[in-house]
Amino acid sequence: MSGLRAQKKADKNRRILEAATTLFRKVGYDSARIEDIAEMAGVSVGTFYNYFKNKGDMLMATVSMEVEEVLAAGDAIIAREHEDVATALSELIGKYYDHSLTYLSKEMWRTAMSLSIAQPETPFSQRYTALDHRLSKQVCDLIRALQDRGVVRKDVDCDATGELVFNNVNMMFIEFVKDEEMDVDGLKASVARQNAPLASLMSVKTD
Amino acid sequence: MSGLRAQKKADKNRRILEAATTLFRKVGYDSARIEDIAEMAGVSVGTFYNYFKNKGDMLMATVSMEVEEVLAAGDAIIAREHEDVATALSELIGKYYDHSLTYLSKEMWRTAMSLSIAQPETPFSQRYTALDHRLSKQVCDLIRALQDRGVVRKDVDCDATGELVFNNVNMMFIEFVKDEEMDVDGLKASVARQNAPLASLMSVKTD
DNA sequence: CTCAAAAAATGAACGCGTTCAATATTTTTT
DNA sequence: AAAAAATATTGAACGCGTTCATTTTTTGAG
Repeated sequence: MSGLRAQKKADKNRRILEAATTLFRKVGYDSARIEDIAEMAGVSVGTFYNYFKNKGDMLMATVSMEVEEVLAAGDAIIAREHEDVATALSELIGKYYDHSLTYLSKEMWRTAMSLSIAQPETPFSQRYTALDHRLSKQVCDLIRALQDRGVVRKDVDCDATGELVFNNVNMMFIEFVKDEEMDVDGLKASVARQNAPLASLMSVKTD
Repeated sequence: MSGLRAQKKADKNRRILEAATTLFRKVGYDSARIEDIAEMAGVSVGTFYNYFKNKGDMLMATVSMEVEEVLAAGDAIIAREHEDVATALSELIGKYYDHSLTYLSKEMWRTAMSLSIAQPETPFSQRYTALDHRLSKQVCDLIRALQDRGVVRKDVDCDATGELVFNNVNMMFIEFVKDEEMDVDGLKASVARQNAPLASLMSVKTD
């Protein structure tokens, strides 16, 4: 039977991932030692490294799930009609932020971001960066949709503006995860304030 | 003589810092081992840790010098008159970017940013964040100066806009240091493009 | 100058992520 | 079913940042 090996493999993969996410949530990323993860999964340390390139790779699975879900939710928001630019942006960005702590703690986000900056050549970083770009593109898409519907002025460069807005969203999210005190509502309020002038200026005036 | 101890201390501090920056530049931050730095400075590993809290602390001295200099240069730019918003922003931001690789390599920037995100409670991160905020404030100051001179519309929230612009500048800088291929000119061009719509919209029209 | 207290220097030892040569298991071949 | 080949598992060992008990140096009082 040639399926035995494959089945064991899939089973171990699942067990390791389960053990890792459990431990990450329980004791935090840094304090979760590979040795502990391996033991909880019932394998040796060496085997862990046969299944995952390194400790950081374990995070990517979670980050990826998180972002994929929020991208889907974002598409649904773009499809709807919107009163004005500020509201539309707040809705999309609010969805990003509201969803952000579903699977990942602030500490896990910090680790993921930190890794993606420190080692840009790794698959981890490249996957992370790719997800970021898809989010950025989604903000551009929203602005273009608003323009098509006559909410945003025709002379506005949607991609340039979308990137500007998204990079601010992203940078503010970094500040958010760096500060354990800050809550999502405070974050959303700050970003809304930062977006307000641009949102107002880029709107088609209706008076 | 009570100056002997103080003098030796200052001397060692300088020697360690010198050795560290030399090695960081020669072999990169990660490959520069504490043992090597200590040896080059003529002290033991333990002594290194009497002078610096950890390896990351060594970077902060350099980052700090870098940002202090660029802040001073930025003030000089704000003091000057400017044709239009886009040019003024490009000049200030261009100065930031041009100066950025004077003391630090991309790898050193990555490490510094990575550390500041990963361990926000540390003095390192807090100093880094404080420098970031001063830069952000400087962009706000520029926009306010332009507004006072009648270049920017009176109804624009300078702080909100300045933060938006700076966070984009910062995020783009992260992309820049993550990508060894990207050069400063490409970075400046991208940011100029992103700023263009906002710069145009917030300008007092002169037709 | 002597000596006890304070300050500084030291390097062996520790923790943890990661690697790798040796061993064990599964699959394929004969 | 035995042998050979392919694949997977293992845990001891390594590298490097960091710590800390011990030793050395400096200081100033007597």
